[in-house]
Amino acid sequence: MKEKKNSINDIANSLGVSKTLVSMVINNRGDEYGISKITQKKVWKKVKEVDYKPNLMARSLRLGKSNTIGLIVSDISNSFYSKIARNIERYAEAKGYNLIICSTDEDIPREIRLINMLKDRQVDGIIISSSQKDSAEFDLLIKDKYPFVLIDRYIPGLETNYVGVDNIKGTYDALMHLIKQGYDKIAVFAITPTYITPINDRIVGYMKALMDSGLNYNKNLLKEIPYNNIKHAVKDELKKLLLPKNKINAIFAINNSIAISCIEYFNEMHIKIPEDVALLSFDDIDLFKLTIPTITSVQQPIEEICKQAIDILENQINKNNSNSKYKMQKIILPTNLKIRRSTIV
Amino acid sequence: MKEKKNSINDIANSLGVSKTLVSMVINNRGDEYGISKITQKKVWKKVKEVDYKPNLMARSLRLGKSNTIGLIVSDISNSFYSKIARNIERYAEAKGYNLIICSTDEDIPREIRLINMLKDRQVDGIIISSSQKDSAEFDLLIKDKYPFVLIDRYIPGLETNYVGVDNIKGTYDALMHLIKQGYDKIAVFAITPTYITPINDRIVGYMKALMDSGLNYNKNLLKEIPYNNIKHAVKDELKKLLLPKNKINAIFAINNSIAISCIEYFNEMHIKIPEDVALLSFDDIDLFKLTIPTITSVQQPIEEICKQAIDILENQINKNNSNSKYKMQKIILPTNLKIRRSTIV
DNA sequence: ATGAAAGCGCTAACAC
DNA sequence: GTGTTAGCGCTTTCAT
Repeated sequence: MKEKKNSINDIANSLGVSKTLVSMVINNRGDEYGISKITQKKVWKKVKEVDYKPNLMARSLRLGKSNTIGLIVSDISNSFYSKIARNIERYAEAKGYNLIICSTDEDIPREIRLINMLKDRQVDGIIISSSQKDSAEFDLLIKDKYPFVLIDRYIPGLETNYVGVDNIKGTYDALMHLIKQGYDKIAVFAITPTYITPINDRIVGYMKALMDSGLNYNKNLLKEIPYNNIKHAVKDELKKLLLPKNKINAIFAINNSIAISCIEYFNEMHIKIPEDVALLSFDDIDLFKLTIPTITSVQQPIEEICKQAIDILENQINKNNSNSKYKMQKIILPTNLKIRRSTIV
Repeated sequence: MKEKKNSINDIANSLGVSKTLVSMVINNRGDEYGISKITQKKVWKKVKEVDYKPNLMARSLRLGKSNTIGLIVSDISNSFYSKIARNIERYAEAKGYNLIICSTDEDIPREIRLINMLKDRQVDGIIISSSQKDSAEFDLLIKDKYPFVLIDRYIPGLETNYVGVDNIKGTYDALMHLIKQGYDKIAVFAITPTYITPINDRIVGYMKALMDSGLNYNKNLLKEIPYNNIKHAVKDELKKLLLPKNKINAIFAINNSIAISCIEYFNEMHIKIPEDVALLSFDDIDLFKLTIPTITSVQQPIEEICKQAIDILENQINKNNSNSKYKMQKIILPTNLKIRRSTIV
């Protein structure tokens, strides 16, 4: 059997004082409550002696606060989200929170189960990059005044806390760069479901750039790749798209996973970047600095996203306790275009 | 204020039954306790109606089991560990556990704090890739009969649950491949602290392969790179090492981070792999399939490591409750050499 | 300067 | 078939 840990009661009994007193002391409120210095010393001595550790579970139950927050993303093993996780962990820790991390695999029912699981576990708040299509689940959270903040992806029509980047402008600028380099037949590889807002916004940015440049948008140049079969779908589409008659001279990969599959295919087929076709991606990952050639991409300010998300969440959590107004915050951060060899003639 | 959630008491009162009964029913033990079907129906109806969710915090406190496990690694944003995390999450979930993930940054005091934090939070068990040098902290866990399993890294002299790979043989085989390809002046880039067991074992495997092949080991060919400054240190060492007079024809990178920095340097300096110098790495990551040339590496069976770790941990947790003997398990899995272009003449 | 008692929400032993 | 009671470990109000 696991050794029974000593509780505040054991300390109190072995010292012949009340557990109230012990509680006061170990929470550093001895002076506040006027416990004599000498008694405080006695308590601390015993605490060290038996290596007493308060049971945070019990404390949480009593206080109605778990000092834990939940993070939900589509896949923690994706480079982008693991960087997000690391930064959220860092900022959360600074504020005394621990992190429960969950991956949804873009599965909506699963995401809903995870949200409920986190609530059942009494996490103090949730940070989520949601795959959901509508706001139903979040409306419930809002009704319950449950603290949460969306990151990366937002839900159309839902007024709530959100931290993300300007995907339209980020994409627009990147495409303008591409066009300025002389590329005029640019295909885009999006990912389904396209109702995911950043994906949709990137498509919008793409179209906008084409139009403003007098290139006409051709819907045959927009390929939708299913999330669960990226690798094969990308290759199939590329094979068809890159036939000489199509004269495609650049590809915009809407996220890092798509770009990776493109690179894989280009390598296999000995297709030269950017001579045969240029490549531009969203989401800057380490890999893009290591391939030959290096890959131009739109970088998101991950640190800043995480910092803001935690700040907002913490405010929300504390505001709840102080009964003041539940005010939503939307933060849209700028992206940063990293121009590398894959788009330079 | 956050809405007060309704508790088992509210259900009981509004139905005019005892909370015991409600508890029995919602735990699906109504039949077992002989609660009439009709009462059970009544309870379930009410539960749906008010959307009652049991407070897992309270349940955990009562049951002395949190259904949470902790995962400690050096850095969750490292590709290798994020893959580990994803797989641990998957297998843990299948057994009803959630995951609290922590990164240590190879900081030992920090790691100790994290272990204690997890204990305080009453996690049921810990899975850890430890940076610790000695067994002191783990001796304490063992004394407390606290379930834990080491993965990836073990602590010399500590008899405990462990799941990892045969680093010596994995490296030995990889080096033999390299030597068979004709490379005879092979430098190794290790990482400090070298007391980390897999690193040390890989060095051993390297030396063994050299000796068995009649190549003499030269300690100038072993470079130690500090964990917190990999990029610069690798470049500095490479610059010196690759001078023509040294005649180095192959580099063994002891983990993926080192390999990444090597590739970066090679690209910058237009050094050709494998013509100018061959490159072999430990830890297969996606990136190695995408670079030009592709990189040969020693692959660890991540899925299997995670599955075994969870199985052992779960056994340990349950064994504790059943008072039977605390038996340790050591699992050493084979690696898989992925031969790619970076080592083929 | 300290303690008694109540209660957070839940489960389980034991009644009836 | 169902209810009473005790208690998991903690904090807090109210006494003294």
